[in-house]
Amino acid sequence: MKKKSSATIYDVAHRVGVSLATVSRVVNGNSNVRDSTKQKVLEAIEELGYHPNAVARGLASKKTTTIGVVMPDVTDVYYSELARGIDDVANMYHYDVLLTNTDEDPVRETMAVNNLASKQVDGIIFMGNDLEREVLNTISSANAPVVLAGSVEGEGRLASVNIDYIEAVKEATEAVLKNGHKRVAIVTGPITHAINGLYRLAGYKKALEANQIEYDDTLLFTTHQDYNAGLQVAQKILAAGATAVVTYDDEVAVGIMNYIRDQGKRIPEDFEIITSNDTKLTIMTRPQVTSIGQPKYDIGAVAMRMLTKLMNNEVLDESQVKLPHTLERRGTTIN
Amino acid sequence: MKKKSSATIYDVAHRVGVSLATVSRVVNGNSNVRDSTKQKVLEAIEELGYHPNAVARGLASKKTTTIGVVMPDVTDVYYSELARGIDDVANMYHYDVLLTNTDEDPVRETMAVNNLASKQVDGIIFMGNDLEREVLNTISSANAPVVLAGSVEGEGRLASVNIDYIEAVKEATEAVLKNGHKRVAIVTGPITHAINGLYRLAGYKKALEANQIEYDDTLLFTTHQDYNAGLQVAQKILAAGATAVVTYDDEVAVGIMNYIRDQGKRIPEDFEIITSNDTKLTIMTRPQVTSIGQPKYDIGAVAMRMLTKLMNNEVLDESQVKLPHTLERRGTTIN
DNA sequence: AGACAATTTGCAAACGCTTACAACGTTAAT
DNA sequence: ATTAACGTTGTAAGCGTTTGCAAATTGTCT
Repeated sequence: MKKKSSATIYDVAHRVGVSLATVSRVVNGNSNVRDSTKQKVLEAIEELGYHPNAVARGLASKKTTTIGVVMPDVTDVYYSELARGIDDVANMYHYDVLLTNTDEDPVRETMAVNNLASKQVDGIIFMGNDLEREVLNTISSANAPVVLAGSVEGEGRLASVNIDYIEAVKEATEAVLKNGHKRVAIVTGPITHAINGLYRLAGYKKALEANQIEYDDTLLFTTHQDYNAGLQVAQKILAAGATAVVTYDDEVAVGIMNYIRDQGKRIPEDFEIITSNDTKLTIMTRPQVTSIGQPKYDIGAVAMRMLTKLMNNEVLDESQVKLPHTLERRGTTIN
Repeated sequence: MKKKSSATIYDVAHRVGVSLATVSRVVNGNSNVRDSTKQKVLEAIEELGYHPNAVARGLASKKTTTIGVVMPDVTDVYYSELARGIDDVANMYHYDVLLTNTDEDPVRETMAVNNLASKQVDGIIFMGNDLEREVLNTISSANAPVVLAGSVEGEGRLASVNIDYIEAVKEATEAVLKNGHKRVAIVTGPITHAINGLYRLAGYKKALEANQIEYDDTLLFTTHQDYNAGLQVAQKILAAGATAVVTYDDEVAVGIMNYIRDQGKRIPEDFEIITSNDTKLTIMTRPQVTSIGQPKYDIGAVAMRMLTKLMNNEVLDESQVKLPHTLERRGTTIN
């Protein structure tokens, strides 16, 4: 069984004694083909083991049935769940997914988008906190519809799917404020980043304001997004005299929790924690971590569904979608 | 700024006053172009914002610089780390990655491979425990080189990258046997699955044998791959009188651990646990979970590197690669 | 039976690029 | 000067499809 280059549409046509056009029509489910010839073509396809060449098809039709997904890191549970939602819906509509990791590096994001454009993807889903000017330009110059998932962009020119981060963080903060804490720390990502920075802080401040507590920037902490960062920042949080914390990342939350318990404090009695991403991790620790509940899979799924409409030139009922969030009360808060 | 369909190679050629061939040559870094004309072409490309159309290129050259990755689930940390290794190396060699989730369903695996073949990918990396006959046939009929990552196939006809699972489980089992346990339970995936079933059990039996302990199948448990499954199986494990367990999945291990601690038993004093995938999770729990250490990222990276060679028609020094594993002793075992 | 409409089919031009091969212009050696 | 040899550029034939349009076939209605 040598590397026999596979049968082409021509082989099929020749075998049946019809033209390329006819074969193409049956392959594409076009109705204008007599049933009897359709059968013959189908048989020949079967016998020859013919599989349409998607590349040639793409050239001729200018559609690749492929979309591009640009994301920070597949390894990050938060994003991989979005990705799964995207992939499932994409498959449902017979699209394939070209995946790129960027580690939120604007340079790589720009390259990724350009690359996807040159691969002629029919659409792009973009994930990542921040959306730099240059990336944005590249995106809009790419000749394909784009939907942001779990990402925002100030001017609202791009379709997007998110939750109401500000409101969610506000609620989370208030949940803990209600328990009488006066010094609640907030842990965010780089403060310039829209979602993990600005929005978090805004929500936090709103909660303080609603409860007549003055904002104190010694309670604001910025970290990387991993467990060790949590371990490290925990110390500072304690030093700042906080008795509760609202954090943006689950791993960080767990790091904080473990550190604090190691200091002999009890959670939630002595210290309360609320995190934001509600990944599996939050239910696997003891105590389980209270978290804002995000419909992660759905964010991806809805974004992809919107993209299919865009690729189909349909208009969106709503282009800036905000999905509902919840508060999953678990063991790191007193309810 | 309308949807101006982008410049083609023809536009560039026309602008400079050279032929398509020449432009193509400079785009592809072909040396046989006089420096002066090369400069002019480059300028025109810049001015026109020309980006080669990868689809057309693919048709003409029969290379798409795209590989396919077939995996069970992006959401699974174990696989997503392999995927990251693959992606990084792929980028390094300028390949894009077409990603497909299969949930280990043979039907979807077969479809995925066929689909990738029709998209003319230059190569495929396949992940998944079991490799059914039909999937295997599809794979070998696909006209592209294939490398298995974290997957085995009996006859060794396909290149693959793994660790020595049997040996790893044997060592893990012995690590616990050394502490005097007489009844060590083993938790696997579906027993017919090569890696998570057969190999695990084989390693376990080898360890028993080496320690003159008779195999007792009431100590063998099969579960799904998630936290709740761990919670549930833990009860049975205790009922079977086991005092230690070797498990194949980290979430399951954590489930078992939490259940057992809730029963008032101390870990590791009263009960020891060793798991196999060494995901981040294992260090985020208290106690941290002892695990076989697997170079997950590297498995993916090496697989991808091998694939580049295959796609380049180079021969592999070694086609069945086994990467070294370790034993990460942590808090769920007495060391 | 004839005319016309409707249904099926085929033709051939794209799609945007790569790549043998041929053609050209230069240079260098004789 | 002549010619071989080389470096540079152009020509044109694909690559495997889709698709608008024309042609052919079939069916329908007088």
